[in-house]
Amino acid sequence: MNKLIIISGPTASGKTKISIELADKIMSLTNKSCVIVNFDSLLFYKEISIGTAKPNISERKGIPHYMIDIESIKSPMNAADFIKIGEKLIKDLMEKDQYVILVGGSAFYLRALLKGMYESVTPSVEVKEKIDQIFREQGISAIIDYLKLNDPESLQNLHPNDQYRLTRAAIHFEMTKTKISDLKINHDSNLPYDFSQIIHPWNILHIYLDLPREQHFEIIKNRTEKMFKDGLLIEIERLVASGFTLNEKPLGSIGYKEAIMLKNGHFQNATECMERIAISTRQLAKSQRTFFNKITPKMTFNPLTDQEKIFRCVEQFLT
RNA sequence: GCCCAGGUAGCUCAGUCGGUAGAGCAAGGGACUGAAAAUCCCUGUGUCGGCGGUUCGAUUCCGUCCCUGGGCA
Repeated sequence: MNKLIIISGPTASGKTKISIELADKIMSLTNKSCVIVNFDSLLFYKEISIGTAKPNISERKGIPHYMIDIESIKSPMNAADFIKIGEKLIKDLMEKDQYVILVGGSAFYLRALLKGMYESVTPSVEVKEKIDQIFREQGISAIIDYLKLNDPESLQNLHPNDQYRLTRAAIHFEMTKTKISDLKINHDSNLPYDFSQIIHPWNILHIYLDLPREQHFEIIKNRTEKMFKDGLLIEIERLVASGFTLNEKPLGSIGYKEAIMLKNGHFQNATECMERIAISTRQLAKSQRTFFNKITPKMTFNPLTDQEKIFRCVEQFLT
């Protein structure tokens, strides 16, 4: 078994629903088990559910879901952590002759899993502190000077305001005495957006879900309201009661960030807060589209109207 | 009815001592390897409320009308 089905798409495009229905179909079609592996970067965290639109147990309809609730918001994961766990998991599932549906919207994580990440050591606390200190005391121009000397190619790719990536390039050089730009050039020669060739012996079918903007905006608006009705604010209160500071990185994401601002009096009322969440969600969807647009090959479907087409497409892939 | 304060970009507003205007947000586009629901970049023509007047020239000054707040009767 090396067949892997990917269901991707922007946030609130119906991936969860389609994937669960699809898993069901696949099981009755093939008489083998079928599981779902998540690649949404916020479903990893066990303490946050309502604002991440995580499917609850009854919504999962008995389909096993992996890569959900595997970490605490106290220790955020990154793409490298994700692929380390994900690669092994998928390999094991395939060895057990189970069909895997990879479902999510974090294109960067998906790409990391399928195309690999280049080796850049995790920065040591000392080096990170050293570079951070240079930045704090002398500003970004000192970092730029450092890169001019050591990795001028990185400067060509990066805007002077992109402090995060400039600092990272500097940390990489300080750690390894090699240029991160060399790794990027090398990696780019492997066509990072071309999923017809991946680093694993998997046969993939990439199903991408998207729908017309007006309809999508309506769904986003309704989903945001539902999050409030389902107790987003209560979930946050529970986190406070359990001793979380609300400064945990994953709580800076859409929904939580704004709901915490509402609690702190930054909005007139809940309606204003919900509007802000809906806007941020639409912007997220847009940037997810931008990333997925570059990824090929993929089969694009409208989740509202193409369910039959999706099932037929998968059936063809499996037989 | 009278007196104030306003009417400028989709929204909130700045500004032009008279030479046809600019910020934030929104919107659109893009980038993106250990933060990725994050982070970063690019894109601003709009009868400057309507109509008159003064002026070489008015969104800016004057008159008048309309609209929105607030106050007084």
